[in-house]
Amino acid sequence: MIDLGRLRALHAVASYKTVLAAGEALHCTPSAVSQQLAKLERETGTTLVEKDGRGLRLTEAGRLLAQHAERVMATVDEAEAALAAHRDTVVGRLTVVAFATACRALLPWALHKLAAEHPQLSTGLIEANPHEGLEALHRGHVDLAVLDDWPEVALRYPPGIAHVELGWDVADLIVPSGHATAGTTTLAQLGSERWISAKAGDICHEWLVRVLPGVQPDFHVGEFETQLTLIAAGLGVAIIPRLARPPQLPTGVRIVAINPAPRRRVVVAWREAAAARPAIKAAERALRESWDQASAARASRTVNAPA
Amino acid sequence: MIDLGRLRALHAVASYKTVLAAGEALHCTPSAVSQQLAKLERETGTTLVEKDGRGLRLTEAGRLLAQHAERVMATVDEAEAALAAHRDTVVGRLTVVAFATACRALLPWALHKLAAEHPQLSTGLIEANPHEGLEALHRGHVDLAVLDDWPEVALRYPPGIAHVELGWDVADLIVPSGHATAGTTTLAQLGSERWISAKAGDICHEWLVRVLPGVQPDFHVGEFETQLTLIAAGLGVAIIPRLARPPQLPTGVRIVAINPAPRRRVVVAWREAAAARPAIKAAERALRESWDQASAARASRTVNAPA
DNA sequence: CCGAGGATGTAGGGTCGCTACATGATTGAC
DNA sequence: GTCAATCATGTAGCGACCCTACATCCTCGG
Repeated sequence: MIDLGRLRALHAVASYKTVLAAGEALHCTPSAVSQQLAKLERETGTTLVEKDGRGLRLTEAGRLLAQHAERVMATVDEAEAALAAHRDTVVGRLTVVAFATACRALLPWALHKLAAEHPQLSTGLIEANPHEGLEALHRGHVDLAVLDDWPEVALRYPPGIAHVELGWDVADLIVPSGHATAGTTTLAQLGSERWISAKAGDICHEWLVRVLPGVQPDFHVGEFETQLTLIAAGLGVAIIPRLARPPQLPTGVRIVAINPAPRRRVVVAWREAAAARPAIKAAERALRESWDQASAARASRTVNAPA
Repeated sequence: MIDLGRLRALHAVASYKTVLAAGEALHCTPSAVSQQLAKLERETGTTLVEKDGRGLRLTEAGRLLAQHAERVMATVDEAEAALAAHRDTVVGRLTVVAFATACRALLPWALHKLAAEHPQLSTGLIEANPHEGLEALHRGHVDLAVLDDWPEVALRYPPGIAHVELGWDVADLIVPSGHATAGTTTLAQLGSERWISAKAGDICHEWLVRVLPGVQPDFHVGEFETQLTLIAAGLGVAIIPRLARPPQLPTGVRIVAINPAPRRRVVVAWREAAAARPAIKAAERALRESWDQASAARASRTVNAPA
């Protein structure tokens, strides 16, 4: 395979007519250019230049190869330009993993915005709990992870994974309307309730049994909406994060604030190796906007129609 | 400018999926491939590969650059192929310098044949005496020289110039029909003739004054046909090479053989540096055929209509 | 839990390419 | 005609680079 440096030397000589000028253009001595040409001739087994007075002249073969050298160099330039453009462009495929509530409350808007602003970006979404999400991210199966991180069962971020906090999601106790509880309570007072919780293995369930040792939930359902239905039926109580709470609570349930409020951090994480990728940054921005928007919507609901 | 070896490494990894296999394909160790990739990443400031389990996986940017690498390598291959084809093809421009008689007697047929057999070759012809021709060849103004080389004023071939003999061209004395000379003579007997010769500086003139010291030609004309006309007018005698003799001698002149016959070597010369060029070889072959044809034509004329 | 398989660091040696200088060749000017 | 300027090209030496060998780390499968 012909060496690129030699082609550059030949092309420079073809352009500047003299080894001296070519050397200046290539920022080296004429001797270096001459040696490159000699090696190119040896390697190709072709005479490329001929003496012409005190200068030199390209042979037919030399001109031919110089033309091709120009094409090669142009192709290399295209490659560099494409790479540089890629560096500044939101392109390619971006797969996001997110916990269930985020999939419903944050991702639709964020992914829609990404698609609208960056038509060259194709996106994908996978629902998974934070542990699975972090694993998938670490293994490179996904490019971005949206995780809920309960302080009491804090996630461990492997080295090479960067993460930032979108914000805190507070959780409240939801009880049947007729339940005998004040407007505010503490976790310690809740030991004897009948509990509705997520499925075993889910981080919300882990969290519950961690903060209320000894509690054995009787109902295990994955979706918070289903939990609310069960609560409305008077079967028990549950702790439901506000992000997961539907805009309109079903009738028959009541919100009880817990003090101190249980809360989870919502974070977005990516591989540090991919941190510079514009698609990653754009997605993080979109998620943050989506978060702010969801927070604002909750705030306005609280003002207009206090829970 | 991106290094070609690094692009080859990236492309091999893209093709073979693993650094190990890429190393085998490139006939080097996986460590070398890995280092090339690392350097390519450093030089481009882009992440090109990511870990994937115990193997690795190309990033978007890596795939992009690998595609361009394929194009670059294809372009380089084209250059090599074009050069290889050029090595075996009669193409380009071939300029020939020849002495006057050769321009008339050899070159038309030879150049016509070259053009017919090699449409991609464009030719040129310059008339010049052997000294000028050798100079032009040496300086690279022409690619091929057809020279007449009189042993008595032998040419000096500079180093780097190769030459082969086409054949010997014998010269005869041409005298007016009524001239008092036998059918054969010697140079020594011709000291007192009135001489018709080429212009001063021409090699034929140089040759004449060299072999007949003291002779001072009275007539100096460049073309042998004109010399024949002068001879027919009874103004003097001349020595005319057979190659220059027209098929039909004008009336009023007679051929006298000289013993030993004066003769000149007709040679074709080229720069050794260009010896491998197919166009040179083809032209030399064409000239030799042209020479043989001219010799055969003279021979048949001699048989059918003895001079 | 351990072994196989794969990537990637580190040290060392060999090659390659460049620089500086000298040489050869050619041109143009005085 | 001679001399100086210009240009290409050899040679020696030095530095950079690249590759190999070996060790290490990580991951996957039993």
